[in-house]
Amino acid sequence: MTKAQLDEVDLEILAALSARADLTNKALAQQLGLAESTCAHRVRSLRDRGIIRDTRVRLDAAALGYPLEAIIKVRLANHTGEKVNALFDALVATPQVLQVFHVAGVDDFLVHVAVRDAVALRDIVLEHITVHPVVRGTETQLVFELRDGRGVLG
Amino acid sequence: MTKAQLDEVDLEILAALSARADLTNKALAQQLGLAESTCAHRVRSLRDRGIIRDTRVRLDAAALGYPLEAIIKVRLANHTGEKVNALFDALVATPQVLQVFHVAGVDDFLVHVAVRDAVALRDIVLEHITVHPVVRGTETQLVFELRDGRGVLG
DNA sequence: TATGAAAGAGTGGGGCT
DNA sequence: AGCCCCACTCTTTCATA
Repeated sequence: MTKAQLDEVDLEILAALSARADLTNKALAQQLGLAESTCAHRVRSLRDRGIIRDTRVRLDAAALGYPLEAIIKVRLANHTGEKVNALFDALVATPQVLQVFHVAGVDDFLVHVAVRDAVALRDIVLEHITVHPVVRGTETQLVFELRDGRGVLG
Repeated sequence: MTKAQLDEVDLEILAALSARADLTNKALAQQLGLAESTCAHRVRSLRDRGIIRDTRVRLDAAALGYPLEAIIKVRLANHTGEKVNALFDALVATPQVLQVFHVAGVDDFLVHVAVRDAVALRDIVLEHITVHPVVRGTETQLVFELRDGRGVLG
């Protein structure tokens, strides 16, 4: 386990970048009252230590023609490790899949998808999920709205 | 509905930035065989049109001291619009909440949280969720692993 | 470790095709 | 639209404390 050694400045950097990932190093340095080089070193260190994992763009799925989002709950018939991992891989590799949660409890996977319409949703369930023999059943919930929370620094 | 008018080049830009959000404009232009200014204009247009919503950093919650993630399913007693929205707002504003799905179906909300330990998880459920009278019940599932899918362009 | 300054790299606007 | 050029800004390295 990475025992993160984070001081106040590191946390401020993380908070600032969480709010605006596209902040320039210069602006970030000014905002925190650091020299630009110092700030750059800090940020690089946070990346190197894996505390900042990566930077991602968020696309508007609806604008791209995939206005329907859903969570598909997947329950398995049995839970041998190998089969579970194989299914996990298959789910992640399925087109239109945004994220896959492998969970403990009533369900085994929660699959978040964005699709063109209800037909495409059905096709994913039938052709990419229930085709696997290890899948006992699925239950689909339409996503009305997805909002981000305050995050881990909140 | 934003009827997005996207040509081949736009899609290539989106694919490239989905893979590496921190690609410089210069590198992106070279990769696609465009002039740098042309490429910059394209990217700006995609942002202005909202197709690229924003850029975000992903933090390692575990490294920050929040190694336990869970999905809390929330079911409501009744569904008057006003109360539902108020609860949505409250959930999003709760510390340690990463995302909140408002869904249609068996559950009403799926709340994705990252916490320090089981005690903190219990505290969220008891102090931030079941305190709301409109909440009939919750069911918590531990997240073993969360993986990204191929996304909307997959 | 943090800093300032200078070299190097990247960005974005104007005029043109 | 797209492209080239150029002035500008930002990043990064390095010597120094």
